[in-house]
Amino acid sequence: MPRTAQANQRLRDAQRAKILDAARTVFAQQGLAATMADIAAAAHVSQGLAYRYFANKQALVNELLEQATQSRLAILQRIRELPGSPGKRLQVLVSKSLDNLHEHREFYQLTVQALHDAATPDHLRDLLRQQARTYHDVLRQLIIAGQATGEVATDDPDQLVLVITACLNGLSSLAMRNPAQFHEHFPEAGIILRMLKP
Amino acid sequence: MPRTAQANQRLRDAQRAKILDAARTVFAQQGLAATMADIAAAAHVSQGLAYRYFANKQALVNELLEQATQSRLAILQRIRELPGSPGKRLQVLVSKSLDNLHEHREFYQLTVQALHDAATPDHLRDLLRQQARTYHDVLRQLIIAGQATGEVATDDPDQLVLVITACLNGLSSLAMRNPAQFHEHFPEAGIILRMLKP
Amino acid sequence: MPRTAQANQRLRDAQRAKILDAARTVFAQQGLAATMADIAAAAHVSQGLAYRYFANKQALVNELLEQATQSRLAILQRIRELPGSPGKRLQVLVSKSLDNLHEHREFYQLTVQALHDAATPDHLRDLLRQQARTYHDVLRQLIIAGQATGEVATDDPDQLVLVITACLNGLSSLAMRNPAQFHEHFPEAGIILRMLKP
Amino acid sequence: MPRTAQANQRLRDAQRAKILDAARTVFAQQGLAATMADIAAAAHVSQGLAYRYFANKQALVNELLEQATQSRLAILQRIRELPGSPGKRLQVLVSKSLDNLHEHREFYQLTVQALHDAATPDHLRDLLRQQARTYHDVLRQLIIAGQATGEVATDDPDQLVLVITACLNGLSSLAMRNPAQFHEHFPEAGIILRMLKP
DNA sequence: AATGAATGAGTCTTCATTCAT
DNA sequence: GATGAATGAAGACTCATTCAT
Repeated sequence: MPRTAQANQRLRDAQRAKILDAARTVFAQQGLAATMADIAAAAHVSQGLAYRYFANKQALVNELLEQATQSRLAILQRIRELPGSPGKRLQVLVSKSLDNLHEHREFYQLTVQALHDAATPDHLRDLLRQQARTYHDVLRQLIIAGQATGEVATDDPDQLVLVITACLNGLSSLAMRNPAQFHEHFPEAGIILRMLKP
Repeated sequence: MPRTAQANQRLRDAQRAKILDAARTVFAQQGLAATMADIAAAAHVSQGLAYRYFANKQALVNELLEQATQSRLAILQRIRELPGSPGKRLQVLVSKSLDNLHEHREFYQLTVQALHDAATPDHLRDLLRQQARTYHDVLRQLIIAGQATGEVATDDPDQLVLVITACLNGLSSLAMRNPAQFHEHFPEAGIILRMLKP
Repeated sequence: MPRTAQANQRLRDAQRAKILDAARTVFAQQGLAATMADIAAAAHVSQGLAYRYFANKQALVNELLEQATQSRLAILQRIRELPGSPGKRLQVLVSKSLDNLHEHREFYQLTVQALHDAATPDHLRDLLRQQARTYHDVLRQLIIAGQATGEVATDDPDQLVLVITACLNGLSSLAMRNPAQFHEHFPEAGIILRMLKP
Repeated sequence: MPRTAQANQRLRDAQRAKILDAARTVFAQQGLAATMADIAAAAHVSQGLAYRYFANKQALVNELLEQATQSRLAILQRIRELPGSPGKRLQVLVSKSLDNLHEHREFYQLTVQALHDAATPDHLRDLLRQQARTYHDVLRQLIIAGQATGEVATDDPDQLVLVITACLNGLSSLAMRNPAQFHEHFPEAGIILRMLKP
């Protein structure tokens, strides 16, 4: 007697998630050059099985990247709708970004690697870039608005955007490279926000 | 009539440098997964020749990494000997770091990649880490000293170090990922230094 | 209440036939490289089930090949017992062969492929060859007899056998490669028999 | 001191030919399922080297197929320009086809297999089909012309074309399957041409 | 009896590295 | 000193076959 369709589906979902989780961790630790054998081993699964769930290595990466983009959409959505002065909203944006970064370090790491990897398909590269651009635009507009209200320093807004972005990116790199330091000394949003202070 | 030993040596040095330059550029652009064929082609040299000058791919990478560490030692050296208040010296450190980053972006990029790459031998990883630690220590001491003189904010000094480091690292990543943005909006040291402002 | 043994047997026979039919079609269309997954899908059956009925892929192929040889035995049997002059019997042989070919094209196709496939076990290859040889011998004897009665041309009988055989084989290949042409212009036996005309 | 460019080119040409020859033989014997390892071994060459000369297995197959089509163009070219009555020209066509078949059996075999193989790229399949069609058309026109002059039997010309084609195809299959029989009893063109006799 | 998830051996392909010239 | 042909050890991927349910 075969398993019920429902039981099968549950099993499949679990396995799929198990493989994705393993892949996320392994890729974050070893880079995108990690082998399917590594991932399968980390998921306690045969290499062949990984291919039952994902057509190929790139598909696995893509899936992770899409999860990553999803995890970031929320912040942007929320910040757009947030009330308050530009300065206040910048506080929330940076603060939430830090939280998100902390929670999804592996996704950030993966994203950085994918952007550097020649094998990343163009549509995903574009998607990632576009998302970065959306973040960039929101940040830039808030900064300009904040400058108008006097809440933000009157430097070149593009430089300010660049520095904030770099800071967050750099933190995500550090998160992987030196998790202990990252955990123990995870910075207050306030420090970063001082860069914007007039 | 054979070449003089001197001429030979000059030739060898030139070839070696040519290969290293090509490798630096190619690795920075394509990541450490770039092939020896890519590098040899970029150096306008046969693949075999690269192996006359470097025992293997890793040796080539190592050489580049060592060049990279050399290019950073100077800053540390100078800052240690620099007169002036901690605040003033922090200014110089960050400012010089930015300049260095700008000038040697490929080295920074390489370093980041090497730290992420599982193939990087432990001794090099340690070397890189140790250098980072030296930088980290100098920065930390200046910050603590600056807090004593009231020139630096009284946050957790480790957090301050972390954020400054992240910021510089993030900038080097951006330099590769988006050279145009990096060039056009290369930030003033002053903006970053504001994070340390009391 | 369990099914009766009889009902069970009927079910088993039906399943077995269903799988064999699917396999015959799929192999004929895609060649012996067709996968067990393809066959199971074509039979609307799980992959596992196919293995309940056939020990492995080769067993499935073998079964089909044996069916194929069976379908040809009848002709040979009949022709041996047929009365009439050699020329008359040759007519019947070629005519029946064409009919058989038309009706069992998939079997013929399979046979051709199996003979080309390195995986075909020797005993089956021998079986197929032996059957071909039986056909060959009957044909050859009839041709020689026909030459004696003046009903068949006085060429080298082996050449005549070869050409007739080639013609029938070629038709079976065409049947798969170009079914439309095969159907619309299926040749009269008379045309082929002209090769034997004195 | 490196080899001269000329010597290198000669070496490359020789190796390429060696691999192609090995591939032709191995594919003809084992079918297109033969492995690159088999081919490399037959060419007394490492597997990696085969990939220096051919991008992948399919490229190797394609090259052989193109050689095969080239080897057939000559016949068609010649027959078009041939003087004489349709009957006479048919004689030459069939006779030359037999010679060609004899000389290039492996190519014919390969062609047949490629047409059956799902991996054959469409453009090549079309090329092969088109060439078959060209042959088909020439043959058909000559047959119709021959019927007009009374040199060819008044059967359905499409059936005649089909049978001649089948006969030649069948011979090429036999050539692989049973080279001894094929060699010893290679048929006279006259026997086949009798199918066209009025 | 039946399912389909799971496995692992085998194949294609790439690339660091060696070697003959 | 220099070349580029050649090798072989991985790594991605497929598929016949087994197994838990």
